[in-house]
Amino acid sequence: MRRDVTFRSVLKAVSREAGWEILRAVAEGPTRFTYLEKNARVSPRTLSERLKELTELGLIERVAYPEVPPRVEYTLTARGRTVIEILGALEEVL
Amino acid sequence: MRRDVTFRSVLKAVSREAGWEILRAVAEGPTRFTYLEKNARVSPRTLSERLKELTELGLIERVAYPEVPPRVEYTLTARGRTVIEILGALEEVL
DNA sequence: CAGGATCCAATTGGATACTG
DNA sequence: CAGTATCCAATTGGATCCTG
Repeated sequence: MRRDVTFRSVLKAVSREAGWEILRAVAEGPTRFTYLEKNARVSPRTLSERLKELTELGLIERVAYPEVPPRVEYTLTARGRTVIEILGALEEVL
Repeated sequence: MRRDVTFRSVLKAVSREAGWEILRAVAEGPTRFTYLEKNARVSPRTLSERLKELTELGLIERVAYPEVPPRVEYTLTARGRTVIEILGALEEVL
């Protein structure tokens, strides 16, 4: 279920709880759920929701490895990189 | 009562209901309450809140003229112009 | 004209416990 | 490990009516 990738929806997602932190963490390299849970100080409920949102918006990508125990990594997409760069520029000047 | 002007709070304000529309309308030139109420399709309650928020964030400025009937105009600040330009660039590429 | 006050419905997110 | 389910409190915004 792909959601409409509008300017507004991207802004909303990023400005929500832990949205920006998660995006930036993933931009550093493949990132896992548990790492984010600790590092972004966010409840699993919200983290899960945010990851799904950012994925549906095409800013990050979910890759699951068929291992035991399960391993899932999130990586930045090209679109995500664009968003990071532009919003990062805004963050700089504010 | 000045609120902390952080990257996050600016993103939030702009991504909220009618936030971006209001900012862009004001960027066109001095803008009045009633004009925005009709043009941004927003309830007076939300419009009032958003204007206060954008003002406290230093993105727009409120100028009241001591006339009867009262006239109030909102104009863009330099900071507001910066935000418009950067976010506008993001809107372009999405 | 430019809002403020009130009431209400929907959305959002924390805490916690549980599962494939 | 990577989430999901549930319950609950706070936030947000529409509709409507009122006022300096």
